[in-house]
This record gives sequence, structure tokens and C-alpha cells, in this order.
Amino acid sequence: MIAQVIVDVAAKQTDRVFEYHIPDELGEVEVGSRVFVPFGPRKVQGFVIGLSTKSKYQGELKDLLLVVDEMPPLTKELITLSQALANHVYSYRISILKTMLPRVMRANYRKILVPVSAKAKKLRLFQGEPLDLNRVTNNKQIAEIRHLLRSNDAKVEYLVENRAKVKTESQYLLTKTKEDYVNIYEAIRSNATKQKKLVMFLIENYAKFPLLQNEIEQDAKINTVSLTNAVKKGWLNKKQVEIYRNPLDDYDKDENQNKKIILNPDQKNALRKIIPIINEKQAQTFLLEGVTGSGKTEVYLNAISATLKIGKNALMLVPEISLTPQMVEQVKSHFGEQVAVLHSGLSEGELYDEWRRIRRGEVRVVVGARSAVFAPLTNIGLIVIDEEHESSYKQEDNPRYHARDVAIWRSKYNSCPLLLGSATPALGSRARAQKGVYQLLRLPQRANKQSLPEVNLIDLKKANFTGGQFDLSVELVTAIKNRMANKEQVILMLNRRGFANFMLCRECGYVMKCPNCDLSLTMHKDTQKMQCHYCGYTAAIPRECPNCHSKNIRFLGTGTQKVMAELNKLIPEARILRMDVDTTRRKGSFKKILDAFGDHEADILLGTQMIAKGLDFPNVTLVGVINADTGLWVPDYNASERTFELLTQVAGRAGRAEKKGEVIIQTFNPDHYAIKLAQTQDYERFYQYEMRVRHAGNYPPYFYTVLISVAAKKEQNAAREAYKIKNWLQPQLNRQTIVLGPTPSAISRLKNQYYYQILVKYKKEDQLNQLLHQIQDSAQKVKKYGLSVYIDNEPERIM
DNA sequence: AGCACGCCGACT
DNA sequence: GTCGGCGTGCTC
Repeated sequence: MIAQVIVDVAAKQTDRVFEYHIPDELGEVEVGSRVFVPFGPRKVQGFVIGLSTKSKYQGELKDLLLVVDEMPPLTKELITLSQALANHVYSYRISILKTMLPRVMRANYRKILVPVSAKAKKLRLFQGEPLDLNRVTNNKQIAEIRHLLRSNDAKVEYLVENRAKVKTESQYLLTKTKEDYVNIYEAIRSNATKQKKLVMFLIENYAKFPLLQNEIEQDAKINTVSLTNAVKKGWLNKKQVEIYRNPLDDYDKDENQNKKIILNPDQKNALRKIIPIINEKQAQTFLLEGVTGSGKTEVYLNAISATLKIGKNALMLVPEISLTPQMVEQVKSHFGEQVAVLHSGLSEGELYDEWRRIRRGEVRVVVGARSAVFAPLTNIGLIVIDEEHESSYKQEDNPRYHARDVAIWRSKYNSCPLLLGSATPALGSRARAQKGVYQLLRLPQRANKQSLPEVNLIDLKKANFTGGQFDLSVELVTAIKNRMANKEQVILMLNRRGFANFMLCRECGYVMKCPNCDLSLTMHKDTQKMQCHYCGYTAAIPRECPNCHSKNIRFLGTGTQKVMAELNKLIPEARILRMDVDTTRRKGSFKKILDAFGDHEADILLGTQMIAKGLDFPNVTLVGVINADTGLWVPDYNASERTFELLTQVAGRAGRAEKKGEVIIQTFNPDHYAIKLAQTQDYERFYQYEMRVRHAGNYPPYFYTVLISVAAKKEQNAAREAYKIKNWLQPQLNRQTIVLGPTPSAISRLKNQYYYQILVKYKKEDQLNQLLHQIQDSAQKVKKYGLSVYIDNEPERIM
């Protein structure tokens, strides 16, 4: 038999099938297997995507070296999907296959020098071991190695290593009857207390065996020595068994399992539309548009229940941010052990174990962030995407896929419905619902009949301030104090971390910038550093202007750290938790902060946009947005959509239980439509208005878009290549197609690379896919001149 | 991609 | 002679 293999070499020339002979000793090799194969002088990992009996290849086929896993990691569906997706996102097939699988399944490659002759084996160079050639930098060593190679005293070997390790633990099995153990117990001399204790444990727990080592050790305080002894004496048998690293121990289990959810009429209506499609197994996409707090989760849970009832499995995607706390807990407590959770908070090993539970068919519900859309779940009967508008569903680097597109593909492949949910659907999704491509379902009211919170805009141009600061208006501070007096809680959002946004010299106008990026450095008071938020560069906080040495310097642009300090001054009795990237970097700190806030250990939760979504704290009655304008004027066509969405989402955090909520939004642009419509939280009107704006500007969803960006160390090189691409591309496109640029990106330099970009807007271009593939191919050629070319199909950000 | 091979100019 | 740099072609 012959295996058709995609090898782990991401390049144009190797982006195709290579055939290998399957040697008899490997037995039957299944499609989807991960294998090691010889490739030129090296050995690489690959994936079997097909089998055949005949080959067209002229030369002699090499043998497969090894099948890595017991069970092929890729399903037929994923293999087919990889093909379609590679074409769609202009990526190599192997890159797609790799992103589908847990990171630990990426092979390690090593190149080692092995001594051959007896003489060479004694050399100090090897120290009894083969030499890792990737670590050799010493010039003298390189010369020595060259000589050894030429004289055939040593040779180079290429290795592939599997990093995916299954965790095992010792399991103990009984070898005798209960009576035997009683007899043994009697026979042990009375001062052998450890032995007596162990045998007594065996008698008392006879029915529970086999048991794992740690179960015995923890329950009975019996140590490993006693167990080893018992095995020696023949009282027990020991064997290694596979165990899963279980990351879910910290979730409250079974609390709500099978608890009946009481639905309101809107929720019932939505389900009446969805459930028949689940039962009929149709690939229909629903858009569930429900205001914040309208109970979309209950609809998801019911739909998943209905799916399980007909013997099908369910896949649910949530934004990374809402994974940690509340949503997962709900799903997990509802469906218990049948749920697997995939998110970035897991270690590689934990992720691998959760993933294997899915692959082996041991779970029926998968919940996870973006990459979970590739979960190897079979027999899918429903896919849910919560907060479908979230930009985190689009991967920002290669392969630049959108989880929604993949979900649509899988829904068609599995012939099952896809349920998209949001309070503020992506404009494109809402437009598709308008056209009838998706079916629109609405939850216009909050589940608890509580009205939406009242939103007040504060015009920062006219607002009053006290305490020598200009970030927290008197109105906002008073409102916070009032809520605190009622023992209620407050969420404050400022979408900017650090203390101050930039350092400005009042004398010469100098702004301290990152030496690697075209960005100002942010001042962080906790670390006492100036930091670049893109590349991580840090510098000391200057005491004088680095340019003119004037002492008249200012730190401007407020971040969360500064607001924290100001709040402490204005309301000294307030207990405040700060939540941003800086305070949640450590594993588990995210949950810790939210748990503390949930237990009312603080009055105010102050954070960046990470607090805007998904949080459900019944005691929060006031939400304050300190500056609504931070994202409004970024040069991106969807800046308004993002601002509206963020404000609406954060407003939805207030008044989710019995108490009525209030929202205060501070802004310099109270007349901007995105902010005005966020005030009334009127998604439908925003949708109508924004559609007109997009229509006038020839932007999505009226046009399709592709962004081509070019990066290089030297600005002229990036620009020149970008012009070359445009001049080649444009004449081959329709007249109606709009090609914008090349222009420098909004952040023109990042990590010492200059970026130029071309935006193609089109309605119909049959040739474009093929042309972009040509650009992708030529990108590899210019790479050696230090030029990188990226193609982003339907970009989320054009900056 | 990463490696070998071949060609070329440079250097102890 | 030998070394390193670079262009070219190949990988079942």
C-alpha cells in the first residue's frame, strides 16, 4: 500500500502530496495518521491524507518510518476542511493541519553529529553523547566537525521527535480473595504496623479496586515503599495506566445538572425555530439577536440538550475572555462529564488530554475559543457561536482564518444548524440575515423583564471635575459614591492600560517613542518603566526630556493605573480591583479577581475592555465608561461598529438582576452616532445607519475585501514591493473593483519592520483567488530579500 | 523550508 | 589547496 502524505515543510514547492510505501511491519495505516517520513536527507513529520495501491511517481518510493499515534489525529472531515481552508486563506495545507491540532503534536526536529570511528568516539567534543548541531556556535568546533565529516569519522543524523506525551500513573490490582487478605493480615507480626495498615486498607476497600497510586496514598496515608513491598510479596499487581490531566477540578460540578430551565416566551419562540432544524439535520444558520441579559445562554443550553437527545454532539465557541469564568461553568454544570473545554489557560498537556477525550468520542459537548472550531468532534448536530461579532474569532496571523467561516463549512459538511448569537451582531452577519441567508431570531427583552439600564452621556468638554484631575467627572464620582452607600457595586472601563499614554516635553514637543515601533511608550507606575505595548520594549522613566534636557515634561493620556490612583484619592474608602493585561498575566489571576469581585470583596472593578463582555454580577448597578472615544477615531472602516459594540456590551453589565442599572458614558463626542445610539442601546437603528455609511464608503458588507501587506526592514523596500504588486494586480481586475494604496499602515513600523498595505474591494472577481495565490507564491521568492507579504482575506482590522 | 551541490573569488 | 558566499534545484 501507498500512503499519500502532506509533509511538515511549509513552502510552495512542497505544498502537495508526497507518496510513501507502507512497509509490512507497520500493518494497516489509517488515513489521518501522523507519521514520520524520510524527506531528502532529513526526517520530517507528515500526515496521511489518502491511501492508494498505485503510484505515478517515477522514482522508487521510500518507506514510512513510523505511525506516531495509536489513533489517527485527523478525521476525514478535518482533512477535507484543510484543503478548502488553505485555498480560502492563502496558506499552505500543512500550516492549516498544524493549527488544527494541539501544539504538542508539533514535532521537534534535531540535527546531531554522531561519531563513527573508535577514534572519534573518544573525542572530548562528544563527551560520550552525540552532539546537538543546532547548539554549536563556536568557530573552532565548527572546523573540527568539518574535518570529522570529511574523514568519515562522524556523520550527521536528522531526528524527529514527538512531544505529545501521554501521562501515566501506577495502578494497583488485587491478586487474592478477601479471605486470603484476612489470613495474610493475621499472619503479619504485630509490630509491622505499616504492613498491617496496608492489608487492612485492601480488605476495607476490596470492592473499590483497582485503584491509582495517588488515590491509595492520599486516602490511606500509605507510602510508596509499602506498596512496592506489597507488589514484591505478591499481594498486589502494579501496572501503568493512562490518565488525563484534568484541568476542571476547580469548577463546581453537578450543581445544576439536569436542572430545568424556565424559559420566557421569546426564548421559547427562538427554540421553536431552532429545534426542528436540529431534528431535521439541516445546514441552516441562525442569527440570534438578543439584547444584553436577554438569556441567550439558556437558548444555547436548550438547543444543545435537544441535539444530545437525538444522539448528536454539539460544538460551542465562546470568546476567550468569557471562557474562564461564567459561561463554561454553566455548560459544565449542565452537561457534566460529557463536556470538554479547550482554551488557552490550559497547559499543553491538559489541552492535549482534553483534545484526546474529544477524538476518542468520550465527550459529547465541546466548548472552546477560536481554535476549538477544529475540534475533532464527530457526529456534530449543532454548532453554536456565542458573541459572534467578537473580533477574536479571526486569527490575526497565519493562517488568518475566521472561526465563523470554518463553522459554516462544518455545518454544511455535517448537515447541521449553526447558531450565531450576539447582542450586537457583526454588521455582515446582520446583513446576511436581512437577505435571508441566515434566519434572524430576536430576544428583544431582558430575561428578568428588567428594563435595559438608563444611559447618561457626559460631555467631557463641559464636565466639572474636582481633586485636580480631569478623568472622573463630578457626576461619575457622585454616582459611584451613591452606589457604594447602597452596598452596590460598580464596573468602570477605560480601554487603556498603564499609567500614562505618552511622555510629552513641554519645551520642545518631544514624545518618547519605541525604538522598534512607530508608537509612543506608555508609562507604567507599578513597574516604574516606559513600555511599548506592541514589542515589549522597556526603558527607564525619564526625569528630563531625553531630547532637550528640559525638566518641563508631562505624562499625558490616562490609563487604568492612573485612574486607580485618582479613585483612591477621591474616594479613599473604596475598595478597587484593577483588571487589565498587567494584572491578569499570571495563570488563574483572571478568575481570582472575578471571584473576589463576585464575593463583594471590592466595590469597584476597574478594567480595560476585557471586563466589557460576558460578566454577570447581579450586584453591579452602575457601569462607567471613562473615555468612550479611545477607539472611535482609529483609521479603520469599522471603528464605529467596534465603539458601538463595546459600549453596548459594557452597558449590559449593569442591572442584570432585580436592581435597576445605570450607565454613565464620558465622551468628547456626545454627538457621534455610534455613541448616541449606544446610549439607547438600539442595535437595529445603529445597523440601519451604519449600513448607509458602509454603502456610501464602498465598504463591507457591500464589498468583499482583501488586504495585502508588505513588510520590510527598510521603508523604501516595503513601499517598492507594494507598488510592484499593485501595478501587477490592478490591470487584471474589473473596473468596478477598487484598489486602495499602497499606503503605510496606521502603525507604520512594528518591531523594526515597516508595513505598507493594499486594500482590494470587490463585488465579483473570478480571477482574484488565483491571482492572490500567485502573489502568495512570489512572496516566497522575495522572502530572501527580507520582504514579507501577507494576504488577509476579509480582514477585521485594516490598520 | 532546508539541504546539497556547484561555481566563484579570496585567503592562510 | 581550502573556505565561505550565493544561486539553483530537489525533496516521494
